[in-house]
Amino acid sequence: MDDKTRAKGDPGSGTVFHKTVKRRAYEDVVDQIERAILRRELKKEERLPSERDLIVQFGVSRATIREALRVLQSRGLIEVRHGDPGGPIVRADPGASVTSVVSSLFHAERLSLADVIQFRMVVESAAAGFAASASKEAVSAIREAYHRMETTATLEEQFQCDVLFHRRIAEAGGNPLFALVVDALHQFNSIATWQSRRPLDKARSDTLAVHRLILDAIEAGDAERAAELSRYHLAKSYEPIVGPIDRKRLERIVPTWK
Amino acid sequence: MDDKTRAKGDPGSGTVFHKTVKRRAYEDVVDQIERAILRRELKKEERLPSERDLIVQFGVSRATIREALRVLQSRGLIEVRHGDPGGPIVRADPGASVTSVVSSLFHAERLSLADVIQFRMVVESAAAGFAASASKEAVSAIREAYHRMETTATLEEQFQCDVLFHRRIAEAGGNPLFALVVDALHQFNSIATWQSRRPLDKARSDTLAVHRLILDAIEAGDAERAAELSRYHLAKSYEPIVGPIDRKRLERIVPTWK
DNA sequence: ATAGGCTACTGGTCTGATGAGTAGATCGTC
DNA sequence: GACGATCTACTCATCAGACCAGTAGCCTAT
Repeated sequence: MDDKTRAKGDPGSGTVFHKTVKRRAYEDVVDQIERAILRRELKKEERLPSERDLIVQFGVSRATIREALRVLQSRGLIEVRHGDPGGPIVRADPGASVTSVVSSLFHAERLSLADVIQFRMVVESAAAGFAASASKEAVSAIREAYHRMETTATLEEQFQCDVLFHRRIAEAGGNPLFALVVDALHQFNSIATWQSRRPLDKARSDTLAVHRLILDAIEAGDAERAAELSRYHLAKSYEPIVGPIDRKRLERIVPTWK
Repeated sequence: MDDKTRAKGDPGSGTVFHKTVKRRAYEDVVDQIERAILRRELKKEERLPSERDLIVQFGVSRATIREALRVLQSRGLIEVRHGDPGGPIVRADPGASVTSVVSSLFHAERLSLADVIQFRMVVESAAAGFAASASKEAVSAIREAYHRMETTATLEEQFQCDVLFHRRIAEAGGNPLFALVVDALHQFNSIATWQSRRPLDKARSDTLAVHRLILDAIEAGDAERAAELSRYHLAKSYEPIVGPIDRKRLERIVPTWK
């Protein structure tokens, strides 16, 4: 899709022609495979043919195939494992490429954890708000995730359910962008905080209580409250990381609820 | 940064060791160049050494270098032009990779234009809200963009200034994620709408007026109003595209202001 | 039954060659 | 001297073939 990325501009002036598109061989390969994955003709966990097979199917050299696979890998669409018979694995995780952008910016010290949390507060609270007017099925999917969280044993499990809960909320509104971004930033946060120390060993009951309240608000169709609680939840969870920096801003937004 | 993406999980259990990281040669090349670009040691429009030079500098083969360059290109960090002496050009546009994800989803019909607009409403209005409490310099940068828009002649120019205006707002809050996402989605929208027909030939005075109001709200420090106006602005601008689908939801959010 | 090695695949990297494109120098004409 | 066409020396794009390294399943020997 690099051609589309490049093909911007000049919507206004009167030129009828546009630059010749010189398609490169590897781009064609990328597009074909990408399309197949995004249209779900190739499903998750399925395998692509081996590089040697792709050579004959696409009629290009191995180097070309490999360049294409590298791009697809960097976009989170496939995973390539050295030596694995069976070929590249379809991952179909577009969020991965967003995660990688964010990671890079973070490691280049052009982005702080507080920035990420702030952004998550905006996006996740909006998602929660939309979820409040979502379909019955979507809401019950959220409830299901909540109940699963109630019965977790290990901390690891709890974390996974937490992610699932928020993911379901993001999906409820029906706008894939929310799920995409929430996913990506969750992934980033789990990596980033894991590399230092984890802040999530809060009392389990506390976390559960907040989630319960969010769920209640969504089920009651109270978008405003669902959004507010989401913000509060994030602020509270990442307090040790975000620190007092954003605190005053938050106090203004989040009512002193507890 | 793919290793980081992969290096998730197991934060809870008691294992001391973690999987051996098998670093691939091309990943090392990607990381080094990526770091240099994101740290701005390599600035925009600057050139990377030619592939043959990179071979000796990194001590790897050409194929490896090329795989790395492909990844960097797909992330919007560099541009490679066939035959250009002087080598790859540093673009440093992390938003490009986000744009490309969104484009792909869109073309796979898993994302509608309305979805994108909705997401933009959330993000841009939040950004406008934060801008209301931004530094004096940041606000005057916004004002500067507005005044430049007043004096545009061509439609093309006006469009550019419009983008700049919103970009400055996104930057004002100091959180790079807003600028990143706003940029990426603007880019996507300009591509997507350009491919059909452009909806932006509204009366110029109308657009200007709304922007003026947003600017006023920001300068007055009225976050709530700035956010609201941003939402309204988007809804109005993309009315012919979004259509009546989201209309009722918008009516609830946006006051009947005009 | 199972731990250990064997084997037939996989991807990772290298070498070296040829084709295609660009930008600037060179040259010939006016 | 100004100007356009050609030449040249680079660039990237792609290919072909080789070898190393890793994986998973089979297959022995215990």
